[in-house]
Amino acid sequence: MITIDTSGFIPIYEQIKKGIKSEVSLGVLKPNQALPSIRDLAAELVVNPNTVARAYRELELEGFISTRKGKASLVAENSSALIEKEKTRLIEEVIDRAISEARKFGLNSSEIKKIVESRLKNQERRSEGVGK
Amino acid sequence: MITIDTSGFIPIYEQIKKGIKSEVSLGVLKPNQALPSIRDLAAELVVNPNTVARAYRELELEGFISTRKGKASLVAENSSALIEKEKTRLIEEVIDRAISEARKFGLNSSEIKKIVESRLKNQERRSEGVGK
Amino acid sequence: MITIDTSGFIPIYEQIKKGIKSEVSLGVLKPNQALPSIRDLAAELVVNPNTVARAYRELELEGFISTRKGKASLVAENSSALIEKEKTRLIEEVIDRAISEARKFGLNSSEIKKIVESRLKNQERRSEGVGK
Amino acid sequence: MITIDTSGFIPIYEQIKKGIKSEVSLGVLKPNQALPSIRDLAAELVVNPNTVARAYRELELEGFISTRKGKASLVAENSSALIEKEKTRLIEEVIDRAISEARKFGLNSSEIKKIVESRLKNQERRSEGVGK
DNA sequence: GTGGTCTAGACCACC
DNA sequence: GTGGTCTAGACCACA
Repeated sequence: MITIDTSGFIPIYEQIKKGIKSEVSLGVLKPNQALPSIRDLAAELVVNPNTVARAYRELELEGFISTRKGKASLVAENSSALIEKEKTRLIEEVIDRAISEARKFGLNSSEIKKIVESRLKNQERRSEGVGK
Repeated sequence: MITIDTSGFIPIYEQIKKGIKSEVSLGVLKPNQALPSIRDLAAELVVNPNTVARAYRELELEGFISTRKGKASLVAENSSALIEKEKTRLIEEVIDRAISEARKFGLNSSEIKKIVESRLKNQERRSEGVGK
Repeated sequence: MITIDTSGFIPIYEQIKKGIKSEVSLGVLKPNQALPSIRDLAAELVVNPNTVARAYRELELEGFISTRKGKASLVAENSSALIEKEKTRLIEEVIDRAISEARKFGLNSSEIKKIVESRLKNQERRSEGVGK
Repeated sequence: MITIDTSGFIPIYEQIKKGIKSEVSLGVLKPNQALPSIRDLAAELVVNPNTVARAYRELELEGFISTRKGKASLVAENSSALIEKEKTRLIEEVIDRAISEARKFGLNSSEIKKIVESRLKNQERRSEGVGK
């Protein structure tokens, strides 16, 4: 489910954190449900277990999951609520960043809208084609 | 002109590179025009000269500027053409990233479009308010 | 393997780059093989790690090696092909420079050929003598 | 007569020094003959006068030319002898460097000889074509 | 342990 | 004054 981009500057553990949050937000992971073990997820993402461990650790610090030694980590009871609050912020943040980036290159609002629409269509077409 | 975000994950030298490219793209910097000296720009951005030097060095390797010892760095003759090519790539990249981020949280195309439009308006209103 | 000439005008990082390229070209380093770590190579060459880091960074930008944080740098999959292209260019460049240098001092083609041959023999004799 | 390569790492003043030496060696400049003024040569080479001044200064230190304030610099009486000694050394040095460069990339003596011959022919053809 | 970024500060080559 | 190279050493991200 989670996809890792190793080429960029965004740390892998941040990408994992965001991935878990998005899965909770989507209902793929539900409160009190067990998360994949650190080893399993690390194997799946082809990533060092320490990296997954760090993502889990920080998610726990932020209250999204709870971990106990020797037992699987659980999605926190109130994680949905927490994430719902974060969700808007996260999305607006990334969209704001994209917009300001485009503006830096001199695009105005309507031009930005056009590109967004064309990229949205572009991606839809691609994902239909792949059929996944 | 260039603003540095020291909080994030994007290296300062990358932000400087992007800043210069956007200024060339906007026509603030024109081909054969002198760039600010490394020391000056470093002072302006409150950053170490080496960091600016790295940005300039990489911009030269990529062909956007030309530097000679003892002389100011110049925007390359063909930089506009080079950057025009990059511009589209850079903008689409950042917009694609924002879109995929939003999709991860379960938003569909029309929802994304709505948020984009609302953020665009939001920013317009703010910049009008500031009047700058 | 790599020898650094600190006396000349050629930057150390350039000498390191050329050294790595020649080792790939010779097959001492093979695609997907790990390069010596920055710190190790720096210690071996008695050079600052930053200098080696710069060489590695530029080699990566040029596509000869690939690096990931926390992992050793690897010789790129397609490095052999890339370097084969560079090899001819590099050698012709240095030979052209030597020839034009000799011509500046009034030597004609056959005189240059003679000197080249005598230097070639000279070196062979020396390397035989050393027996290494 | 002297050609300057601004792209490489070899300092311009070194190229000028070598150029003067080669002209003395070729007899273009003769002992006791006046050298071009710093300003004139600088203008001709499109180079900063300070750079030419440095070349002249070092040539004087090495005994190849003599300068007196307010008067043109002169080729030293014994410059030919001095340069004849240097000439062999300079040429062998640059040829040795080219050879060792080629060897680094795995070429053997006969391969190097072939490249040298082909480059020699290549240059002859080009200079005939240009007719200069 | 690895590589990546940044700072501070030195020295050089050139204008 | 300019940019270029190098060192020394800190801190971070990742394995």
